[in-house]
Amino acid sequence: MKKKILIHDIAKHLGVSIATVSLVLNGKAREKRISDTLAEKVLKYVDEVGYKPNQLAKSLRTGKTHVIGLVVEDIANPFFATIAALIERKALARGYRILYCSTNNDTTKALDLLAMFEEQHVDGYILALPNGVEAEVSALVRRSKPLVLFDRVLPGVLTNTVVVDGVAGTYVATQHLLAQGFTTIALIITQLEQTQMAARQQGYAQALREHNQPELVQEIAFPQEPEQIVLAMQRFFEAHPTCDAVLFATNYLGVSGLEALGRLGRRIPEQIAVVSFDDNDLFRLYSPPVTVVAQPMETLAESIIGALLNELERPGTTDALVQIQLTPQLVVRQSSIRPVAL
Amino acid sequence: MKKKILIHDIAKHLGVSIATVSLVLNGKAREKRISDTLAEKVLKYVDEVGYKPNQLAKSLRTGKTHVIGLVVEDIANPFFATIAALIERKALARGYRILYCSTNNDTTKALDLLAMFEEQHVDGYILALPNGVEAEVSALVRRSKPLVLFDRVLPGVLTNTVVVDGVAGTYVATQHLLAQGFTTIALIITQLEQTQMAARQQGYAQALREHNQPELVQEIAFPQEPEQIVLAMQRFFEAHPTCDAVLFATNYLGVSGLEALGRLGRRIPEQIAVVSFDDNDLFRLYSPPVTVVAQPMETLAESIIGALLNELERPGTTDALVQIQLTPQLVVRQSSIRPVAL
DNA sequence: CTGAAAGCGCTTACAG
DNA sequence: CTGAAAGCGCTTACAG
Repeated sequence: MKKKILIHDIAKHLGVSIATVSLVLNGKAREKRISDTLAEKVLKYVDEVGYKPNQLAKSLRTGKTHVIGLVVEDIANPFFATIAALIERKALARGYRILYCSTNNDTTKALDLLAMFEEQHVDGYILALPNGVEAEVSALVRRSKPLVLFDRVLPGVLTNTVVVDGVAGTYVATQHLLAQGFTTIALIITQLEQTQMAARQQGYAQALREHNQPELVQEIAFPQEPEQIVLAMQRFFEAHPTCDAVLFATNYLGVSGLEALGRLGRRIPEQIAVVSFDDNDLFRLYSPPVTVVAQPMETLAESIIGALLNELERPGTTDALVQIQLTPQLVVRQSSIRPVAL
Repeated sequence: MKKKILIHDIAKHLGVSIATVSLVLNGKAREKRISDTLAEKVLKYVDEVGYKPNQLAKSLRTGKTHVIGLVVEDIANPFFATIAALIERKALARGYRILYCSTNNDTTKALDLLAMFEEQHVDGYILALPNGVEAEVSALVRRSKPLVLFDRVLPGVLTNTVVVDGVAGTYVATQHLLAQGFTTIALIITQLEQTQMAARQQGYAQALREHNQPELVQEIAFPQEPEQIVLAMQRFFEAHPTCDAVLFATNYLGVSGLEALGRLGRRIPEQIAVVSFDDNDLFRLYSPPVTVVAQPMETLAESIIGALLNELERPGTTDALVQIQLTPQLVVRQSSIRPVAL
């Protein structure tokens, strides 16, 4: 068990001062007029003995941890898992680590996580939060903490945001269903109080309004076992036998929806057409393949990390907010194509 | 913007010493014979002003960060995403945060991550690693770092492990296929050098050997685009038209396999029976539903975090290693049932 | 219980 | 460039 080597040991061995070693390691050799020869000697020896500065001490002194706090709704949700994987890779490439947590849409848990991240002195925040935490996030903004909200924003909180245009997404999807000739189009949605869901409802409502068609919206309460969600949907479809198309507002509703329709023995798209927000393996490989409103995952992740790094590495200036809205893409598959033979 | 409050401010305001405040906050009031009245006064005021000790300073002093480093193969893989979600929840409940990273099965990246975690002074490690990092992990073990390997272990590294019995998993699955009367059973697998994959191959080989059936194993190189994997499988199935059953050794191989069989127009299970390791929504809802070897996710997560906390909170004693092997469960669905009418 | 102090391992302004 | 020192914000042994 080798003893932990300290900056002091480096300095002593090389016969230079601690300050010299520290300055060289922090790239301030030139600035502080340390000769290149000496700087190289230091770097060479540091590399040789594998000296790594104690990050805790460094962080305590500088106030920087190079850790980013990532809050998602649920890391087991494919949308968030994919985004997390992409963000992690991009952050790591820029020298930042990710401390992550899931809120499971619980406001209390979200507040705890924000407090915890603060205690850990994360350098920046990437957040997909439930409502009810506006005051705390505003406080972070006020204190100029680097921060990006994604997926959904918070009413009244003015900060950096990266979202996907939910209105356009469901508008286009609903138009598509109408164009196919479906007449009774249901929207199954959850957490309407969240901005991304409100947007998805709006796009749906707008398209129907333009065609003078009535809305048929079923909201499903969120924190529930999948089985409960499936049962709720079974009840809904049984109560609405004339419904000939359905739009699921998010991936896990789509999955539960397919399960519910399967149990009821409804044939897709002959008896009911299906479209879901978010793409994944299941929708692509299902029989029939499911039409989806796909979010641009790569661009989303790139925009999020870009916006945050912009804040993290700004030279302390007052810069404009970054507010990005990306456009989702309708991927038409068989589940929403009206059969030719009626 | 409120000024950060320090332990010194608390002490001054209450007219007590810093030591008193610190001892009370660390639950050493009784031990240090501080009166309950005073202790309560301190706690009350601390709560009132919302004082939170600076964790960096605390960590620098105590050497404890209450952060656990979690290394997975890929957080976007449903198996790892699910495990991560469960571990995170259980760790948080015990006061630990999770710093996570994906290796994508890249040995160099894995080494970087281990170094990074060490720099961050994580208290403990939960690791699913690629091969080639045995020396570094052994070094951690030698230095008594709390550590648990899961999913796969490392040859020659003696430490805490939590794995699922891969031999039993594929043995039972293969037996099932044989019992159904399938004769040419292929195994599609990857990374045979990893212990969990080697075990899965073993179980398959053993079952076939007992029935004097030949093996038909196709290994797929891992770090590949999904599309490349699908194409490789298409080639395999075309090259082996007599193959009437296939066992996929892990979830993403199963997903790609369904895609490949779909493109080739092979009917399941009429033309080919399918079983995959790992369960997920896709396998459950696919037409036909796919038979799987399901890992006990909850128990797995519970065992992992339990083993680690056991190390983290032991009173510095020499305790026995924890080596847990859980049994997977064969969930028989339609994809592997031989059609009655031939 | 208090008070003063050392120490965790760094960074950095300062005088020379 | 060096050397001595302060300071980041804690914890804890020590003398009283």
